Amino acid sequence: MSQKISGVKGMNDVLPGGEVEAWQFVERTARELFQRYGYGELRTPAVEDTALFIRSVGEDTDIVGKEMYTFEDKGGRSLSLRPEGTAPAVRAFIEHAVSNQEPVTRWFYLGPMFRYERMKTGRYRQFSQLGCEAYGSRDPAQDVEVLDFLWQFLGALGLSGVRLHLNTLGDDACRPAWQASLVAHLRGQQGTLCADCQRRLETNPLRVLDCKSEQCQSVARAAPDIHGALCNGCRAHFEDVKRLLGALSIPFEVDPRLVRGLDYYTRTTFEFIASDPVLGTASTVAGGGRYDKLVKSLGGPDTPAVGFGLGLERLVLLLRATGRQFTAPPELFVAWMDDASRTEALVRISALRRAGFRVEFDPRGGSLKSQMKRADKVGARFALVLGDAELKSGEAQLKQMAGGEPVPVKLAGLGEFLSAARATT
RNA sequence: GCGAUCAUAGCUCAAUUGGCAGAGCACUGGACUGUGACUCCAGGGGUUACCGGUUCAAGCCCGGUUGGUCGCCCCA
Repeated sequence: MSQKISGVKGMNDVLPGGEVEAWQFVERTARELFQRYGYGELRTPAVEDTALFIRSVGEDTDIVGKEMYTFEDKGGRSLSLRPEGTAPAVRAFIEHAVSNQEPVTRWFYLGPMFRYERMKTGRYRQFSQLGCEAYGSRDPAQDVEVLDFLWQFLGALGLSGVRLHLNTLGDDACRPAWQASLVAHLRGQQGTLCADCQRRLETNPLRVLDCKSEQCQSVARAAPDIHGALCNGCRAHFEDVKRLLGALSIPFEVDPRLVRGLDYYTRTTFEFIASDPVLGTASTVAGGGRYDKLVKSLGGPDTPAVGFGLGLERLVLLLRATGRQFTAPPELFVAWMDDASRTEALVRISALRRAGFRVEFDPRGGSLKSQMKRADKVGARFALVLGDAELKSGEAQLKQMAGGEPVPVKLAGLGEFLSAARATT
């Protein structure tokens, strides 16, 4: 008995016919833009040693604590499907001793990530992330280059209504003292915190700051502000980031309660947040920041780094909500009448395709009417029919599907005609 | 991990107190000898998500499972 097999929960197919074309547009745009910024593409395996994520992302984060796809392979190793892209990139950076070969390394990656979560709008168990990693510079110019990329990228996609939220988390010199005073403040108000935040107080106290519940918000507002506790180095860094963003005319808002869920961030953190209702409550499109200690903590040289991760599903949702079309319909559709014209049609079609034109036909043949319906269905710009008369005269009536008089065209001159037509699109 | 809600043709959805499972779109063919869209006609398509129960009789009532959607948590 054959049983129906369906796809795995939370993991989706992307089909051609509008959907995959939107993805390709995003990917093309990203690759082209990264090339301009001097970032090379890094490809790492989907699976890593589980310990990599425990040590980088953090044992107490939700991502590692309950969302990883972890399994044991036949050799008894504990492996995990990657839940994010930074840790594998850093692993590769260290493993290939890249910093011995060049002082600055700038990589981007694009591929599937996996988190075992309950699904909702814009959140899936397999999702695609686009991200970058810039190693080797502590200069705020590097932070701002990353932000500038994202700003340009969203602009190139035609997405407006995405706002940049910016914050700093300090570093080893100032964060511990601030965090201690934060915890002390929260403990004083412990009774008024929601149940979740009571727990966060122990596991990840920074997250109390962006809790959405009313009472936690009021406690958070009265909490000691990181901006008042920054050491001189962190203060200067943050001021410089803001100044450089201003110089590039990139709008942003400082959000002192912006905290990220991964443990490795230092100094700059940011999120790009969309307001479009198609995302529901999944409004964060991209997030990232600086992680100056991560490379060293994973056993590499003391190397500062900045990067971001961006959710492609959410981006594609936004893009498709704009109603834009990304398909490239055929420029010419060829119909044939009989066996002799079928041969001629295939030869002509192949030649035009080799010359770079998008040409379609109905591989089933069939009545002329059905072939013309097909031409209409696939959105061809022009259509022509090959039969006895055309083979004899070497000329065909080229029909413009959108309307207008058919134009006689020599079969030998089809390429030239289509080239000219492209110019008038 | 918690909660709400839903599941009928490829898609969007109907089906009266439980009583023969339907329409639109899409697909195929024809009306129309070699020219699509508009119109008309016809046709193919279903174990009503799955498993069990109640009943003479279940798409409908009851229990469970799986999956979708939305919210909480968290994140991209």
